[in-house]
Amino acid sequence: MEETAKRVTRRRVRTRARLLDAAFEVFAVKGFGRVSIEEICEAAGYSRGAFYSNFATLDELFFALYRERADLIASQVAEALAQDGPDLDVPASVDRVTEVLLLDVDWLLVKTDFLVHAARDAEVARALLDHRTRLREAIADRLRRARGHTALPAVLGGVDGAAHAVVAAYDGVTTQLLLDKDVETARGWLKRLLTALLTDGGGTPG
Amino acid sequence: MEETAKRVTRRRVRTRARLLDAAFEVFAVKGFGRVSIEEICEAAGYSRGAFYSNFATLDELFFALYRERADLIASQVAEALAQDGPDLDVPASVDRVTEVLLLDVDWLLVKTDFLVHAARDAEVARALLDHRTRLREAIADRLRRARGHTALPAVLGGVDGAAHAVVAAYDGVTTQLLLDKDVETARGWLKRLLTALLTDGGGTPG
DNA sequence: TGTACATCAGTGAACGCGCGTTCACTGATGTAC
DNA sequence: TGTACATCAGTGAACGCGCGTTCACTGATGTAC
Repeated sequence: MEETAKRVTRRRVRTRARLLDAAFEVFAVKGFGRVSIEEICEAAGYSRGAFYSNFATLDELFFALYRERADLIASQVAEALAQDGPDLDVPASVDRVTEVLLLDVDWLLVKTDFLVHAARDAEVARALLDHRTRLREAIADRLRRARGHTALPAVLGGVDGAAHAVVAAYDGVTTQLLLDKDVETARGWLKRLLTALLTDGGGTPG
Repeated sequence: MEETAKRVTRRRVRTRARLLDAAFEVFAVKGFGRVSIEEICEAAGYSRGAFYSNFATLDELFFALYRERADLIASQVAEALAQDGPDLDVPASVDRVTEVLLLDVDWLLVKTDFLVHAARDAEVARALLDHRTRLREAIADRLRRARGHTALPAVLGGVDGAAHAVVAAYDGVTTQLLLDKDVETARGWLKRLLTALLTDGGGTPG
């Protein structure tokens, strides 16, 4: 019975989850580089010993936090992409995906902290690259299923290139959003970029 | 005579410059969040007092460092954009700008640290946004001068939109580059993205 | 279901290090003549 | 150009705080009967 197995760790699971949630909020406000273990414990309502009972280092907690949230976003994107039938409705898909990707500025903040962290640690970078690859492949699959219905710009080199471009547009818009904190404008930009990248010629200027 | 005025601070100027240079290298390797004032002084060959004689806080040094390097890059981009005659040669310009923007991975690392820093401090964010605005306007000016020679995708909403898109593409490619550290591939992607964004339809897939 | 017992998650005090910050000092740099 | 003097940039020792890390402990949780 897994019921029994679960019971053994029930307390730990709760503590761990609370520490992670508190860490997310503290990271979002102050940035990973300026947060102490003590602050997280305080925010979560535990003593520092509780932290060491669940994690070896702050990096380890950060890593766990990233995985958890990244998986959540990945599944939300997959869901948004699955909502069309077999045919791809580009504008509708773009709208839905844009909505999910630019939903939570706190997540973008923490994610960027994690990027900076990963940029100096090859192992961490691999985890982040894996996550990006999963996202990118979900997008490529979606585009592939819609082949013939949409004409992609040839410069991008097919479906994989287009998926790559989508991720790059997301990252680019994220950067601007982190600075001006204007989610609505960011969504507008992302939609325009994705439209420009996923359709072959959006018209001609007047 | 400015000669005299210069002489008064000559020593300071040198010390300041050395501290900034050392800081750049240390930041690039370890990341802003993991660097102590002591490490920078040691790398620069000074005692900690020298730091306090030139900067009030580590943030202040970081800010000064960012300004210095950002201005350098901005002028290099301006130069790259000015090399064409009155007519814009899109592929050639894209090549030159791409070369400059993705020249120095260490700079991209430090710049992203700074982004993360700015994302939590409105005043710092303003400085970064100003710098981005200057870049964007230089690009928009260039595109404007070439009007009629190139057809931009209409979705982007004219020259300003296209300039915005160029910056977003740069940021997006930077993110990927920080993770895989593959400059050549990043350059290739950036060129393709810029081409897709700056030309109205790059052909049709086979 | 109730009781005795074992385990282990989280406590909180204690330790000590790293490092930010200060400051009395010295010797380098520039000025006056 | 040389010398006496003033200033001030950078020194390095000292102080102390914040916080990472440890550990003997307690009381919460789960097991056995």
